[in-house]
Amino acid sequence: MNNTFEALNPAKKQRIINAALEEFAKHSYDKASTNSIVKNANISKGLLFHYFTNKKTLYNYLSNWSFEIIINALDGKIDWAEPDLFKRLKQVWLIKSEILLEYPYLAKFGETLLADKSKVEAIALVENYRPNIMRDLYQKNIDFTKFKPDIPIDSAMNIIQWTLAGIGENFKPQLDDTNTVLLNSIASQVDVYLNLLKHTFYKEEALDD
Amino acid sequence: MNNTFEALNPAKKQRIINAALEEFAKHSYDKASTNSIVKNANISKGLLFHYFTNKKTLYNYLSNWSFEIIINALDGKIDWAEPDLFKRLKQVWLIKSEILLEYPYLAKFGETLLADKSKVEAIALVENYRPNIMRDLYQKNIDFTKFKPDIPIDSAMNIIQWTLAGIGENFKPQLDDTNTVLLNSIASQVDVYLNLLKHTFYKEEALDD
Amino acid sequence: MNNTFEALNPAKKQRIINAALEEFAKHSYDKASTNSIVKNANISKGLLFHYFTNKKTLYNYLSNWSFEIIINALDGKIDWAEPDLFKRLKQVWLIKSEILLEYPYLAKFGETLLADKSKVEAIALVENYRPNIMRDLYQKNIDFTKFKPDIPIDSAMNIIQWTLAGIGENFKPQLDDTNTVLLNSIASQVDVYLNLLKHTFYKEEALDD
Amino acid sequence: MNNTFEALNPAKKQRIINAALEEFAKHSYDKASTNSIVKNANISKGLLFHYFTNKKTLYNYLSNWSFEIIINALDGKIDWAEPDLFKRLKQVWLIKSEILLEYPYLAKFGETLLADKSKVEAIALVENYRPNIMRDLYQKNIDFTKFKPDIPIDSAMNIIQWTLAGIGENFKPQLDDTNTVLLNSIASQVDVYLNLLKHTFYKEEALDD
DNA sequence: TATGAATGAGAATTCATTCAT
DNA sequence: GATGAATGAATTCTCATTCAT
Repeated sequence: MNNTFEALNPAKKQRIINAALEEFAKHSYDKASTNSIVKNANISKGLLFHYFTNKKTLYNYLSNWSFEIIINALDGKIDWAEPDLFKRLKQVWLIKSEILLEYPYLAKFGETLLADKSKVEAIALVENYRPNIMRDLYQKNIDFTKFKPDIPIDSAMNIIQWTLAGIGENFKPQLDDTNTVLLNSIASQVDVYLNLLKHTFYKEEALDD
Repeated sequence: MNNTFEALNPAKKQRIINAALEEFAKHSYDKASTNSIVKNANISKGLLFHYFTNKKTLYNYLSNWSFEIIINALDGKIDWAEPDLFKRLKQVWLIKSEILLEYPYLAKFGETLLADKSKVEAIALVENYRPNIMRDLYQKNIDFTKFKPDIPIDSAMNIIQWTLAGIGENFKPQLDDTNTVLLNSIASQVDVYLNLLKHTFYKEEALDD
Repeated sequence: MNNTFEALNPAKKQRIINAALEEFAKHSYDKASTNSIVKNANISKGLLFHYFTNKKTLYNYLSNWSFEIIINALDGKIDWAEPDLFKRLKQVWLIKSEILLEYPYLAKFGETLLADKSKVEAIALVENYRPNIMRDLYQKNIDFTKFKPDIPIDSAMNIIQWTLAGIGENFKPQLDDTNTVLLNSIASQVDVYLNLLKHTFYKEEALDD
Repeated sequence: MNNTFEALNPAKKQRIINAALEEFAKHSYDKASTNSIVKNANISKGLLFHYFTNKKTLYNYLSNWSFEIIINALDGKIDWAEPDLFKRLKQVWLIKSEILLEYPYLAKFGETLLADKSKVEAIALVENYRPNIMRDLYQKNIDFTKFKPDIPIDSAMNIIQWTLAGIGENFKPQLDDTNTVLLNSIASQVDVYLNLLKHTFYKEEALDD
């Protein structure tokens, strides 16, 4: 890949990224058309391949770019001093929602990263990021003494994560019309479930609401 | 789609289904080749399109067929008299495991149903099945009085489902070597989580172990 | 390669071979366009690749086909009883000329076999043919006792071959308008040189003209 | 073509020539990449096309340059006083060998001049040079009275040339490892054939060895 | 029923050449 | 003189689908 792409006029760079993100979000990797991308980005065919050697390189670039966006947003906005797991989780969820509103295709694109079989490399790349950021997000400065002593923390954490993922999965079909109304209704669901889980996993005296 | 396919000589019918199932399991919808299917099924190109108007129709047919297989297996083997939710859940899980061992490509095919974007129709179709069978599986004759009175049953049920789904997701990368050893280790995980959830959701006196 | 090509309607088969032969004769392998071939053969793009998996396979097929044509012509028309080397050589030359008149692009195509760098495999294939037929052409039943005893036969044979090749090379620029007039003038040149070589290499008493 | 190229800083000029020569030697004209040339010459894309209007012009320039190199070497080193044709021929061969050792890509490039079809112009250009230098090389001050009176000099000369060309052709496959060992074995072959031809073409009394 | 030859739009990628700076 | 981003026509090859037999 030609790294002069980074030095490109930001508007044009953004146009190319958006066009590619949208195409990969709307179609599977194999069906995504570089022709459509250049048409929507309003650049020539040759230029796309001048910057990105081939389709996979472009795809991998987008993967990295997406994770940078997400990680930077989280890193900058998380209140790392907050020791309550459920408050932390809510924060993470809110930040993700904001990103989703700004880059609607990012969410869909992110899903393809995990869904499509021809992208083992990209996924591997993703896996390298996840542990670092994820571990911090749900562990750094978290006060785990709030949990009932007989609850295995690891299992409980998994259940919480799977539950949040499940809520997202439930709303996926409506994701096309990403808007604040939808996000609000998801948010209330998130509150309901986090609250339920908190009550089942936390000690009596750790419940402050 | 030409419904004469159903009237076909069963051996040939099975040959076609197996060939198609394997191809769609091994490749994404777009990459799956009708050429490979006809070659493996040992039929002519024209015949495939005589039975199934086009690729999508064939794919949808396989979706239906897969669900029939699963539903029939569940219907026939479930002990509908068992009132304990967690025992019922374990039963369901065990039956699914058996099917998985019998039709290895079925599981992989099922995943593509949800993973691939060009199959919105197929997914919609799946969604139509789920409520009926799912509601029965986890509700018919189940004794919900075992739950603590302050636990909202619906939310708890979702958490349980998402947790089981999460365990499956965790083991997906190893799914290639589907075998009894792997299934046993998944089974013990399932036991751990079901037990944890039972203890958090059930009343004290409903815990019999 | 799909061997149904051989079973094809001969007129169509010939149309495809001629179109491909002409394209490869007129341009180097890399520049030869499969697009042009299908246009001239009046077939669809897909069909060419239905018969020949890819460009190289088509090229290799043409190589084989060309050698079959030449070898069959030689095999059928050579008078293997003729013991005089120079008469045999003249025979070979005449037969080649006939083929050249029938398939003008064959000669040019043959040259590309040796000229183009990207065709190592094709050349290797050619090399496998040459020894057998060539050895026979210039050795089978030939009376080498006619040579002066102090002349090393191997070297003399090489000189003769290189001389015939040289004559051909000299006339190559005019090869475009392959016609009997040109062939006649080449023929007289061939006579001149073969005669000269005969007089220098043969014993006095073996010269019968 | 922009003749300011000649006025260029010699080191840079040489860098460009070497890069182009190597590229054209390693790949057929069509496959030779102007990108590779500018990269190896360490100049910009635009500059190459500033000096040489297009790829063909560059190629033609290299053709001329190559012949200048060869002709200058011959002109400067030939002993024009030597009247024996075969000694002269051996001299020419030795000089060419020296050049070959100095510019390994020159030999390969020279071959492409004759091999590739898209270069008719270049070849024509070559043909214009050959008569002048060739006639001198093999005729200037040569004592043709040494030939047997019944031998047609022109034909004999052609046979000698074609024989030398044939020897070269024979060794071409090994040309990659151009080294003195290989050159020595070619040299002995050249001696064998020149000696044989001398004995067949020269009068008895002209043989001095 | 059954065949498989035939289609042709569309895919990703290449590369000599141009031109504003 | 010198740059290298930008072009776009041309390349080989794929594959679901059709249709005459």
